[in-house]
Amino acid sequence: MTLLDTVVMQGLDSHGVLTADDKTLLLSLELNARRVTAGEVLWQEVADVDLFCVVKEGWAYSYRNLGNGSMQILKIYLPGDIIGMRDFGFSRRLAGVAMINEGVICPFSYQQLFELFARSSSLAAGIIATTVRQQAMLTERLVYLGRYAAHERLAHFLYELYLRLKRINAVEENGFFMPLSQEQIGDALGLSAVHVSRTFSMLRDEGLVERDRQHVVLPDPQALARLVEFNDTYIDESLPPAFQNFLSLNRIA
Amino acid sequence: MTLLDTVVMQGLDSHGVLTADDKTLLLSLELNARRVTAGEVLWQEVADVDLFCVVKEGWAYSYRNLGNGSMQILKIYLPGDIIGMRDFGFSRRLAGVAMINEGVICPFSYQQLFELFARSSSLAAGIIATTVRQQAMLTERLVYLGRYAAHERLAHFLYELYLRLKRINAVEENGFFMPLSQEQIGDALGLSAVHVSRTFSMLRDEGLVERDRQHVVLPDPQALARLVEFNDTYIDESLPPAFQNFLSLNRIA
DNA sequence: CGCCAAGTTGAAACGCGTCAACCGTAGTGG
DNA sequence: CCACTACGGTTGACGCGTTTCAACTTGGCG
Repeated sequence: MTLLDTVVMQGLDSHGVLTADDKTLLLSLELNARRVTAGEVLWQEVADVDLFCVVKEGWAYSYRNLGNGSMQILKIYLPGDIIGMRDFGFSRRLAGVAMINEGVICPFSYQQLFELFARSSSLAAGIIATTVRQQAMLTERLVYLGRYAAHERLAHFLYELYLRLKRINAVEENGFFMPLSQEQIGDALGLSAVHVSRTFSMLRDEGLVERDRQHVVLPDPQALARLVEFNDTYIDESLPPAFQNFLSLNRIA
Repeated sequence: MTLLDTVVMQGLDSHGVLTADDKTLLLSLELNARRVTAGEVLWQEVADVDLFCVVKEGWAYSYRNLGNGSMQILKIYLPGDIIGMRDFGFSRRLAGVAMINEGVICPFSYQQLFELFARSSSLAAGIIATTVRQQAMLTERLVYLGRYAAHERLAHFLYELYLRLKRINAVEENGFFMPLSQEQIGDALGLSAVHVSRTFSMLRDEGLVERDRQHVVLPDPQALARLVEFNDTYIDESLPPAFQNFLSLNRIA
């Protein structure tokens, strides 16, 4: 998975907005590959903001450790995602990031990002739009934490993962690999690990979710989507036409 | 309150990053003032994304209406805030926005924003950083919704408002005007209106919050800050040095 | 004066957290 | 190869925080 494969960038590319130079520039963010182990901490909260990362393989998550001893997981990162843009414009990290399983990441610097912004307004717009989309996912979880019950939160969480994984061809016959422990899922959804277990059983009994260790199957994804009233614009949509027009014009100027 | 008064822009200005042209450009976003009534809906969910707004007077909020009949309030906007950047890069609104009390707003178009981006990378960076800061506040609420009890959520909410209002000189003797109903507060914090009432009583009994109708006093703001372990970097911080350096260099080039 | 929205208070129900015991599986070392 | 251990997951009992429903109060406003 490269950044060129993301919805936004593909959208820009298919409309001829990206030049060959743009593409090399974008790929230059992914030159520095590094293998990382399961559980490895990429950075802690309050660390200096020095770099960002593209995930090539494996899953990661951003988190906050709270004073009351619990943890809130903010976001799950999958291959192709950019990590760290949350901290763009801050001097200190607002959240820690750690790997869930082993994988490969490509770190790049503040400097590199600035250069990219300066050299291609199309890429700048694309990266900003990607960042906004990530935050839209966060907003969606905020809504679920505020106003929905455990089974709806879990169903929504799984369906969102399903959609994101499908986009990167990591779904086979409605099933996918999910390396998260139930404790981690609880930390993401604001639930206890015990209740996550019960909720899984509940969804299984209703025929909505099958699970065997780290393998999850959604026998009827549409039924799940209806249950959680899933609005997939925030996850699947490419840039709007007006946006692309502007970028095309700007490229010529 | 103008955009030039925001923490980020003031930071840029005081470091000499903003030119006179930049300032006129920024102020040009606020030429179109319009008076709006209490409760007026600026736009609905799923409406086309055509414009953004600067709030000059009054409070506004963004919200989602949910299938189960409840509402989740995402963010409270105060004078000087930009509304709508959440939808940047989408063709349809992800959330509705309405006024809480009467006020004045200044709408500006996608087009205007693009022009501003094209003509001043400093302003572009400033607006992006402002947007990222708004998202950081959302993230903070996500954490509170996930892992904290009602009294902590309310305390955090009030203290954040207190800090934001202080920045725009809307706090006198630790007290401020707050036009929100308890139902709206509940919709923001994921609580029922009834429980918000009980929680206010609780905080009052502990001497942390006094309230008379729409006037709130925090007798001991520091005590509140300790209770919620408030981390104010996400709200008060200006752009990091490295960022400003880049902008200064870029301006000359 | 009377109406209506907003806030308060009480009682009961319920969802979820917590604690604890137990189970299955994978990994480890003898 | 097989015990031993550690970890993640499951299940039950119980308590607590929050919701819900309902009755009542208060203040603002036509």
